[in-house]
Amino acid sequence: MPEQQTNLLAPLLKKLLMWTHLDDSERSAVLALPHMESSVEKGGYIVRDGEKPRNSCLILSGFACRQKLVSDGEMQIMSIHMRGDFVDLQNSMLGTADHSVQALTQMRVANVPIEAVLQLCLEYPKVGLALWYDTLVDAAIFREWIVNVGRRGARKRLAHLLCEFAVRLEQAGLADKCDYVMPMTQAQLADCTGLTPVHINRTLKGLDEENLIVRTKGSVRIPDWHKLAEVGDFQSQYLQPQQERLLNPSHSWMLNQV
Amino acid sequence: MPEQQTNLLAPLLKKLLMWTHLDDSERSAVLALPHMESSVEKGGYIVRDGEKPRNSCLILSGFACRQKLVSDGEMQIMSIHMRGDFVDLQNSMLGTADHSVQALTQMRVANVPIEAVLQLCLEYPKVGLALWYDTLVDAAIFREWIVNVGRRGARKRLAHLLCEFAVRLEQAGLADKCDYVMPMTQAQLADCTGLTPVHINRTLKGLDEENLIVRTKGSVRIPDWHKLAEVGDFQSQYLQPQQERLLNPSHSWMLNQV
DNA sequence: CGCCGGTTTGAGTCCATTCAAGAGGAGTGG
DNA sequence: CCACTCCTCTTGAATGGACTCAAACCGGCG
Repeated sequence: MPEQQTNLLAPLLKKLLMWTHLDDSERSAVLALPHMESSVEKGGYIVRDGEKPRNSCLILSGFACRQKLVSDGEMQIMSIHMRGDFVDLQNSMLGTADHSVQALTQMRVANVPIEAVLQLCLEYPKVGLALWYDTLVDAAIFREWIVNVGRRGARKRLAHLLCEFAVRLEQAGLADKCDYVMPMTQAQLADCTGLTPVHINRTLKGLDEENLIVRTKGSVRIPDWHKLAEVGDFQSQYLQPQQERLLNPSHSWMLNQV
Repeated sequence: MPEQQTNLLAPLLKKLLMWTHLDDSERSAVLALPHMESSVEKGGYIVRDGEKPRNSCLILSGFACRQKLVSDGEMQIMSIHMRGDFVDLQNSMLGTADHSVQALTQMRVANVPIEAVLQLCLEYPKVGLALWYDTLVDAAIFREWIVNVGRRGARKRLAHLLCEFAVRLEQAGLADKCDYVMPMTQAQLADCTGLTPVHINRTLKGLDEENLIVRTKGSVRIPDWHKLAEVGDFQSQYLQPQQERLLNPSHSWMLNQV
């Protein structure tokens, strides 16, 4: 396999190494996954609700979201994804997609056949644990979003969402936590928060007037992180869990492996 | 290990076998997991937000919920769990709990040390996949709840929730889909749906008056399943995924295992 | 220039909330 | 056995936050 292709999967390995330690053979097994690069235009679908995806898709650049339509045609966005996210592991593992994954911007992605992923997990169980772990972090984000749309008013809801973006963008090495380019329109923010575009607009304006954010041409600046986090009731731990049991290879239960 | 204790984990094995095929050695490895039975009184906590749980907990009887409190003291419930659910695999895998798990009723549970679960996953990767799969189904439910609280009005929201209970209770062999005992108070239903207890009460009354449900002393009867599912925009697939790649051991990629 | 997608603003409406009070049951203690 | 408390459920009236409908604005682009 050409060197160039191997490098494509580097963001995936990097993310897995955030969750656990992997030895050389495990690392190269990850990088050796078969994959095919492709690009998706803005608004295009990576998977559609109801399909049976055969690939899982690593995001190399651009942004995507998980979304679902309800009977009256309204949309709910359930999560946002960016470089390094192995999006759609969820759908492809489950067999039939229960939601769509759509490109918010022009994207480059690497498609990995799901069979190869499963094979990898069987041969290298620790890699399997790391991938599992990755989907558990996704689940933690889902839970946080349930709380957000369920029990916070528009102001807090939006503040929380802006904080989550900030931390995740910084985590992915794509932006400064306190100054980033918003990859979404106000209508899409509305679909994230369960509000209407009009009300997002007014709420955004309110946050701006309070100096909690400064909006300038598609980007958001956060003058006082602590204040916005306070308003949004935002704690970042759920995005950056530290699992010492997985991370630290010196623990006894892990020593008697291999 | 005494025969009686081995049987305690049977509901877990049963659930895993819904997701995938396991051979004899894998099955007995699951049943051989160390565990300790205990009971939790109504309102008691299995894990509290912020703790570092050392066990994962299999529900033997009774009901529990995942919940989180927001800054103003309001609660959001994120999921309901029942017999056979290996609840808190989420929290214990992630190291530090990002939410609480609370007993809705008196419960009997079997506690399994998380280290033993990890060990099992490393020795029997297919069991690891099955457990992973189980948490992915949980994640699918989370996504559905985001849509529910985000984009459906009170009537649809409640109808959807009642449908989900119905299917899951039947799936767990605990009740008839169209006639079951509601394990929650109206205040707790409110915390599931992001509404107020008062409005749950009125909405419930409305569903009753429309003959979509019949309420009788703590239990719910559904005269016309199809109608209620229609109102609640409810599709049950997300609860009963069929993963032929995992289920069917005859597929080529699985044959060259072992 | 004129179109188009996205943003902004206003006015009126409605769904769900808040506040408040009463009714029904289960459990406890005198 | 009744009085008492506690919890849940129920109902009414008033309030309010978010929605709907509608129009205007703005920058980018063919």
